[in-house]
Amino acid sequence: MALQIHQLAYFVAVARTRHFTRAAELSGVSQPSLSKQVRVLENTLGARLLDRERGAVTLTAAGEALLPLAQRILIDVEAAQRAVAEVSDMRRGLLRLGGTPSLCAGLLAGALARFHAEYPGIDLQVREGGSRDLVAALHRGELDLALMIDSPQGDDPDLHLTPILRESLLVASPADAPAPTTQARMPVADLRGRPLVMFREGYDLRERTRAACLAAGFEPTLAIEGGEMDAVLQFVEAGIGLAVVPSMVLRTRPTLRGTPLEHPHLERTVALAYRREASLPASAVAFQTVLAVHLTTWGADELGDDLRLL
Amino acid sequence: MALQIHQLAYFVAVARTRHFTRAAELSGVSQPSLSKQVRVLENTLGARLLDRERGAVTLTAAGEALLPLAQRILIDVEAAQRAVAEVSDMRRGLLRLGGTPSLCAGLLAGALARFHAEYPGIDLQVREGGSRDLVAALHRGELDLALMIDSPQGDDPDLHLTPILRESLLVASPADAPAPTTQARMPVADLRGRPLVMFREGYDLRERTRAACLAAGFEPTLAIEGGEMDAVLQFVEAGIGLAVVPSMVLRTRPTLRGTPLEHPHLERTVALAYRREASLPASAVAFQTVLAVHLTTWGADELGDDLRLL
DNA sequence: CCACTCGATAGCCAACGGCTATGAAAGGCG
DNA sequence: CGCCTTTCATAGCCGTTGGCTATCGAGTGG
Repeated sequence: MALQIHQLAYFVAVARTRHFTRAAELSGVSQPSLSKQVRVLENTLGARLLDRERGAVTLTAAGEALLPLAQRILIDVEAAQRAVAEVSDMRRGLLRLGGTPSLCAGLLAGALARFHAEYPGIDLQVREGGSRDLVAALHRGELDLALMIDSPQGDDPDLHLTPILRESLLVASPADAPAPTTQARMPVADLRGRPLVMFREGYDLRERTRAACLAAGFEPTLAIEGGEMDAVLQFVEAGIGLAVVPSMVLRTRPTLRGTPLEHPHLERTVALAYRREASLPASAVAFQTVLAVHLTTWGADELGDDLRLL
Repeated sequence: MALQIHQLAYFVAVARTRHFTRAAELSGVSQPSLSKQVRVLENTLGARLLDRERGAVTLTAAGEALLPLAQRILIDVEAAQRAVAEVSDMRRGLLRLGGTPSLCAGLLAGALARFHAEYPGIDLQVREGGSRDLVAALHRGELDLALMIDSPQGDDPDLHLTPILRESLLVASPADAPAPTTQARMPVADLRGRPLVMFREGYDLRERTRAACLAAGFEPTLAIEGGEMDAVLQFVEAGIGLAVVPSMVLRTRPTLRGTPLEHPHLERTVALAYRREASLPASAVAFQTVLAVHLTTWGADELGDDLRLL
């Protein structure tokens, strides 16, 4: 027969109380049950563990050898139950999120702050990267959840994408300079010949902007290229050129003006992605809820045509 | 329901193989049994541990949390069984022996050497002390076994004494000097006025010698007192005086002569003692056997009237 | 000497772990 | 396109076992 945890527990109870009857009530079973199980344990191990002298229960050498290990096992069993419980109800855990640079700065920051406030025991890991990087990381199981741009052609069967919001791409220009066009919306064709501040390789925005210009029949004119989001906006503010950026990054920048494009109107859809096969950790599920709440309050003050929740 | 060791084992097997069927044959049970037990474990812990995707079994966050603890528990369970087995068959263990100084030097040394050769894994602790000390130590459970002098009046009901051998007390004198008496045996009365080298307080021999002299009607004359066995024998060898010593200590001392006493003939009985209530460790039982063997070979060359096995 | 304490024993029952047989769903392949 | 294979889940059965109550037996103390 195999050794059982409750047998170890009974043995430890007897070792502590030096008393079968008290050990039994301590363990919440009847004295004969406990006695029998201790006997079974002794038979299993092939050694007497206790000396049952009338009124003087003592450990044998074998019992002395077993006691510390038995105690450690019982402690570990309890620790195992506690560990699983903590992970389940999110007193502990790990949430690994990915996001494109623009989304990390704009959306994730606030959502993560909320999440951390609500679930302080969950470790947070954020990975910033292009959508292609994020997809690969999701596949390798390195991320639980990723905020990315939902490109129409990218329908990966292994990934589940939930559209979160749709936003316009705007032309950014300094707020203290004249608008780049006299109309409310700027035709893409009017970008011809205008110096543009362009993102580095890897940004979806770079490809979107270039593709739009090419579709309008011209190659964009670049003032500077290779910057990250923050640098690009600084350059625009300095008057070096215009930039095509998602509306959300202009939310907190009063020094920049955003002018919607038209012919065609450029948009992007932000989506939450996760691997279909792996079950989402509870923390990832909770994050989606937190994110949804965050979105409603976040977008509330500027929910024009340029940013629509889905 | 309570968590069970075999459930942890099944879970670990699945975690390692990422495969229920293979985990089942690895564990030596049928696949349905293993599946059921893993489910039961999940219910017990209140959390899913595994994602069962067709051909891709993976751990959930809770499973990841449980795995290292489960492995540790299984390792400890095995260690516990091994530890008890090792103690039982004396690959490991502890033997705490006590002995009077004369017995430690004369008898124990050889017996312990034999014992250690036969059971190298057993740790040995020796405590040297007077019989009263040894009895107290046995009572407190600090000793498993003690070699002591069996005094006729000391019949402690808690202790079991097995007489081992009986030996005469001899008068020791330098071998290169004339014998202390012209006869083969020396009457106790003849010790009157002869300078004696006397043991320190605590030796039974001190009391025995003094009592014998008083019984013969005189107070012994002390040349030196307070010595341990070895010092006493050195003093005798230097011609400072005579000493009454057990025959066994003269076995390995060709420079000393031993003369039996008479009127009365003084003897002492060496006994092996252990606490009656506590079961003897296997090592203590084995030691008795080793000691018995040792005695037959040890006393073989000098088994005269002065040393008789019992 | 009787009452009490305390562990062992006996006998019973419900629960449970294991088994075989079978189902169900997802690929793989002719 | 449908069949076969793989793989885990389900169903139903059975022997074992852990737990219970009742009782014994031995040692203790008033």
